[in-house]
Amino acid sequence: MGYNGTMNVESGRRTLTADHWADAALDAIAEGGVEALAVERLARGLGVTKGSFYWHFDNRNALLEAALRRWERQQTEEVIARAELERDAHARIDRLFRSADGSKRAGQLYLAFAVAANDPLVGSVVRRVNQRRIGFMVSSYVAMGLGAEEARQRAVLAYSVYLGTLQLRRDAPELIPTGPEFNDYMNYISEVLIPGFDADHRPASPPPSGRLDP
Amino acid sequence: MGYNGTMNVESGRRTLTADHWADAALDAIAEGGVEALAVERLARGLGVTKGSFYWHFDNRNALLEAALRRWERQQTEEVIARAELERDAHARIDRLFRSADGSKRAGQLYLAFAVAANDPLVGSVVRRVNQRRIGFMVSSYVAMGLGAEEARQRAVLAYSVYLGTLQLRRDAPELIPTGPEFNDYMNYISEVLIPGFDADHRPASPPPSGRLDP
DNA sequence: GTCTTGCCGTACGTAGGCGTATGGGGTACA
DNA sequence: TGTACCCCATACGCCTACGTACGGCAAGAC
Repeated sequence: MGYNGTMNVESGRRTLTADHWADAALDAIAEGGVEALAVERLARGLGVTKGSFYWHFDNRNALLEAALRRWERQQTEEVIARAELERDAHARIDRLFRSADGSKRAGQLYLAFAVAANDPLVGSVVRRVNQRRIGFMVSSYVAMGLGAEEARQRAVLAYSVYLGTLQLRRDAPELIPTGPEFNDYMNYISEVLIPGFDADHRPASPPPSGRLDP
Repeated sequence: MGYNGTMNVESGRRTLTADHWADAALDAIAEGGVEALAVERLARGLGVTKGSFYWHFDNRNALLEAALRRWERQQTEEVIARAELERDAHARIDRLFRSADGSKRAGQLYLAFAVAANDPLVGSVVRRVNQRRIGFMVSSYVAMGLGAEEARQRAVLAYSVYLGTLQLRRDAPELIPTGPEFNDYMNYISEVLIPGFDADHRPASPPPSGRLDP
């Protein structure tokens, strides 16, 4: 069960760390929402009991905070990585949306946290993440030469499309094209969202492994 | 408390009905998610006790089913009403998005049900609702003269924008323009999503009370 | 006036989840 | 070898929520 009494198999460590718990918490949240963050349930999944948890954390809320910090940090790192990877603003936005096809867990995590934003802790983190993402998109549009207001309009629309696509991938995945039709759909989205985009001047097949989905 | 022992005030009925419970369940779900559908909690809100509930329903799941049926029926009725109200396909889509500004509860309900789609009962209803909505949008685009495939592409994008706007209105409402800027933003969305749309030929202020948000 | 029926209150059993108290085993280090 | 410390197991109390059993009351039927 990942812990046999003397040795933790996957990490070589003999005992668990707080990060192990935080990762398990994020997995549970991505799968079943914030309510699925249950201490004894996670303990069973890690092959230990509550005794371990309450040694590493004060209470359930502390674990939720740790998971939120971890999630926000990953978001921030990936935003920076994205900004450094693509210097062309067109390529940034195009790549952002193509990457939404890849990381399923990231989308589930956002949706799970967003629906639990009643909790002030969760809500504040969700707000910061959204502001950072929107800020990134606004700056990308500004880098294209758009004015401040038009850049904001386009960024809000583009982010809406991103969130909506996240929802559709979860609620009605049969509607999202796959295979070669996905490229056609992406070109259509790019033409709509990126001013001056011309699908005919793009390579037929972009780099398939875009691991920078927020 | 809505029930004083001999007389139900708001409806004139002396006792509650199953529909009263279903409505209260939908209110609770819109406010706090499917997990907020708690029997004793709803009973307190209605001014009665569990004894009433378990006379009208077999168990909590039966109430969830009733609420889902009620929600799906409203969705269907509103889709029909929307189709009958606007015969111009342009006006249909434009009105759909403008109405998203109005009914807050409807959006919260969709998001609450969608995030609980792990439950097979909830999931099947959410899928049907999505298929009906997308079908409506596809037919609207086809009515504009678009081909089947292009209509599908545009409908998926338009519905993504709709869902994403729902999310943003809940998670980052400060990003959605209000007042006169909302019209500018809507015109921009319409230009992007509706082929042949020309904001200059529209009246300055559309009918403000569009009560047909799904 | 009694009897039935619809609707609800009350009390109880059960399960799960949080948090606490306390003990114990293993490891490092002396 | 012994000891201190890290990490975890166990047992318990508490609360909440579901579901059940049963009793009660008001109104119409007869």
